[in-house]
Amino acid sequence: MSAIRVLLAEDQAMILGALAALLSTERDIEVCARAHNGREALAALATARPDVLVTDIEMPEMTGLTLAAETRERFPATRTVILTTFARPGYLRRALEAGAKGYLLKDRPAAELADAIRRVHRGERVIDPELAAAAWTGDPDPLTERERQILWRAGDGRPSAEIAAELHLSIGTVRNYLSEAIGKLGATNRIEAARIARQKGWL
Amino acid sequence: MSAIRVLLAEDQAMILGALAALLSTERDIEVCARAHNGREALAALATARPDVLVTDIEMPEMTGLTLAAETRERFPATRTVILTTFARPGYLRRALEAGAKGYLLKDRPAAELADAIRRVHRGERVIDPELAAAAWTGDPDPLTERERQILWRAGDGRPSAEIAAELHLSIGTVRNYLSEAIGKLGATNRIEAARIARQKGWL
DNA sequence: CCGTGCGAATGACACCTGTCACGCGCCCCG
DNA sequence: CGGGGCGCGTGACAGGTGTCATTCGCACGG
Repeated sequence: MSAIRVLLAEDQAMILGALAALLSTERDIEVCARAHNGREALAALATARPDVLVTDIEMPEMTGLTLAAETRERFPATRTVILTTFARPGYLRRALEAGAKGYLLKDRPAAELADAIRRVHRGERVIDPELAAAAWTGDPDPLTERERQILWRAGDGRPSAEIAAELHLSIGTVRNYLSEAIGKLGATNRIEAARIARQKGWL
Repeated sequence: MSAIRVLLAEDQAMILGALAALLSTERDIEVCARAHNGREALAALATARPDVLVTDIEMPEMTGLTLAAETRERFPATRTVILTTFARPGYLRRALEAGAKGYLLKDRPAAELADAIRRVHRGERVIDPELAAAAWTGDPDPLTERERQILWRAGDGRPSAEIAAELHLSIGTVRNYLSEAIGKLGATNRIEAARIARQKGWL
């Protein structure tokens, strides 16, 4: 049986090299090409024709999500695994819509990478379980539009009075909305609330 | 000649594993321990007594900068190399003040890591050249260590009382430091101050 | 047409924040 | 030795924040 041929796309050169070193310790996996951005990856796909593409999301030139879509379109024999820092349900959804077969987080143990590559190569889907749960049961955005507007502004330190002026509301009203949002998000103050909302992708 | 013993500290498990794999391809380098955060790293320093500590900056529990300072203090035989995504002059200067001997960016080629480790182990300093130039011209960090500790915590929404408890200070003192920091940074409240400081690389 | 619900506002209260003036002890430099 | 920083603390005050109960107007559906 021949090795699984992998194309690695990652913009941080040192991480790219390190991931290649990691995969080269696996007998059944061969890193046949590397790319520092989406455009390079697309070129490498054409010449190297890998079995699996492993790509970061946030890259210059072309994001991993766009790259995944292009890959499905033009090189359907290559299966895509997204490897990223970001546990955002929104990214996951867009990755799946773009035809990615795997979505793996960089804070998972190193061994999971090779494992995911093998499983995706076999035709399975590999989604980070916690993230999948979060996306599925995904408490969909509890915030109203007003709350979002206000929390957004409060999140970078603007006082209620300023927000009220900008939105043509009274100060008290702004504080009421903030209080609502803080409650909904289980926070104890506006800053924490903004952090939570941002992290969940609701801001 | 025996191998250079290296402790790797990095919070993203997969990157940690990958870097370890990268270094293990070098004959003269041995990864003798790994840590997922600053606190773990400190413990590992005590037991493994590595020649070189390679650490990320942004980690939970304890940042790489604090870790570098602790290392110089308590394990002076271990030399520190900072390995980070962030090309911020403020980080570089603070790293050097904390006694780090190397400052390397994750978007440099993978080969430079082993090279930097060898050179630092030999007693040389290894600083990313572009960043060194930038650090010379930028305005200097106005924050004291206390202000930084406190502003950092205040920046993600923790109330003064909580910060005071954590740092064994009185609430009033915490507020005094915050007031100082807000003034120095030209902000109007703690959140804005934290934003400014982060953006300048002072947090 | 009468509820119900929703967005917006008010007022009151306790608590948190930002600022300032000032006090204390300590270490270090002249 | 004595003064000056510096880190830390206190107390006080004005203003901001978080919470709640209550109100008003308006749209909507029965």
